[in-house]
Amino acid sequence: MGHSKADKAKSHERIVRVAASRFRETGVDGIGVADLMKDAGLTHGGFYRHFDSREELVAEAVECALQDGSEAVAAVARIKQAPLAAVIDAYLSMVHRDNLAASCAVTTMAADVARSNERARSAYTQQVGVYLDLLTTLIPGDKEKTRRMKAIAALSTLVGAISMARAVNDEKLSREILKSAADELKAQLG
Amino acid sequence: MGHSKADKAKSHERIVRVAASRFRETGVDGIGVADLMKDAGLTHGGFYRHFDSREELVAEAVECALQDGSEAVAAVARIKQAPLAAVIDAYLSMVHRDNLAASCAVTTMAADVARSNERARSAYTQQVGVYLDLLTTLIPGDKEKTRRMKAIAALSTLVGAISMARAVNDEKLSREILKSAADELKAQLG
DNA sequence: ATTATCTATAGATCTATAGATAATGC
DNA sequence: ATTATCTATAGATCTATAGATAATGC
Repeated sequence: MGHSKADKAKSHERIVRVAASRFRETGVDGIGVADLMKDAGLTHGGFYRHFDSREELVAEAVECALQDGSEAVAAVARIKQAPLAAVIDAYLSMVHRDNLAASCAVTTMAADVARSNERARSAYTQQVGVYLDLLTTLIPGDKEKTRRMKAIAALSTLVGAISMARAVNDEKLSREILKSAADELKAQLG
Repeated sequence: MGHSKADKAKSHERIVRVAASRFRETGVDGIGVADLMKDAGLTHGGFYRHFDSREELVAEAVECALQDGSEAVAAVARIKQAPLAAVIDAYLSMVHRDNLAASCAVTTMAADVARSNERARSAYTQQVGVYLDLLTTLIPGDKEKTRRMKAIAALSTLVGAISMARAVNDEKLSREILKSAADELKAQLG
C-alpha cells in the first residue's frame, strides 16, 4: 500500500489513463467506478479522494484520451516523405479501427462528449482545432482559407469513415469504406 | 386500459418509437426501461410482455431509427432540381445537428451500434448500403465504380462533419464545420 | 499529525419477475 | 379463458460516504 504524495499522483494518473482507455472501449456509460478502480489496481472506496465526482473523471479522461490522439497524429505527421498520406493511411487503418482503447477520441468519444460537461467539450473543441491546423499545414494549395476548408472536409471524412467502418458487421464493406475514403482523400488532396 | 391485440401492437410500436428517439438523444445506455415505458404512457412492469429483454428493444429501436433516416433522405432526394445538393444541405443543416431525437442514426447511433448485438449491426450495415446506393445514383460521372468510391467518401464526410459539429462547444466552429463540409462536397461532386 | 487506501454500507436506480386486475374474444 | 397492463418487489449494480488501517512526513 503506497501512501506518499508521489504515489497518490501516480494513482491519480493511472485511474485517468485506465478511464481514458475503457471509456473509449465501452462508452462513458459502459463501465462503473468500481471496475475502473479495479483495473487501476485500487479499490473503489478510494476514488473520491481523487475526484469530487464521476463526472470529474469523465472530463479528465476525455482530456487524456484526446491528448493521446494528438500525440499519435503529430508523430505520424513528423514523417518527412508524404506526411499527409501517412496521416490518412494511419487514421483509416484496420489497426486504428480495431484498437478502440487507444483510438482517436475525436471519433470514438464524439457522441459521449456531445452529451458531456463543458470541460470535456472544450477539450474536444481544442483538439479539433489542433487537427485542423495540422491538416491545413499539410494540405497543398495557395490560399490558407481554401486549405482550411479542405482540412475540415478531410477531417470529417476521416471521422465518418472510421465511425461507420466500426459499426457495420460486414468486414468486406468495412474495408471498402476505409480504402475508398483513403483513396479519395489522397486523390483530392495529393 | 386497452387490452385488445390491436392495442398491444400499438403499444409495442409506441415503445419502439419512443426508444428510437430517446436512445438517439441520450445514448443507448442513457435511459432505462422504466423511463421509456413512462414516455410511452405505460408502466414498466408491462415491458417484458413486449420484449424478451432490453437488448431486444435496442435492436428494434435501432432498426426503427435507421428507417426514419432512410425515409427522410429518400424524401429529400425526390426533389427534381439538384437532389444531391439538397441531400447535402439537409444533412449538414443546423436543424439536423440540433434535433438529435429525429436525427440520422448512421451518425447518431454509430458508436452504440458498434458495441451492440448483431441484429442492430445488420440493420446499420443495410442502411449504410441504402445511403451508398442513393449517393452512387446521384453523383455524376461515368464509371459506377468511381461513383461508388465518391459516394463512400461523401457519406463519410457527412457523418464526420455532423458528428464533430455536435460535440464542439463553439457555435462558430460548429457552423464553420457544417458549411465548409457542405461547400467542399458540393464543389467536388457538382 | 496527516493522508492514501481499504472495508463496509447507504441509498438510488436498473433489469427482470410474480401475481393481481380488468379488459377482450371465443 | 385468455391476455395486456398494472402494482409490487427481488436481486444486481452504481455513485457516494463513513470510518478503519497503515503508510508518510513534519
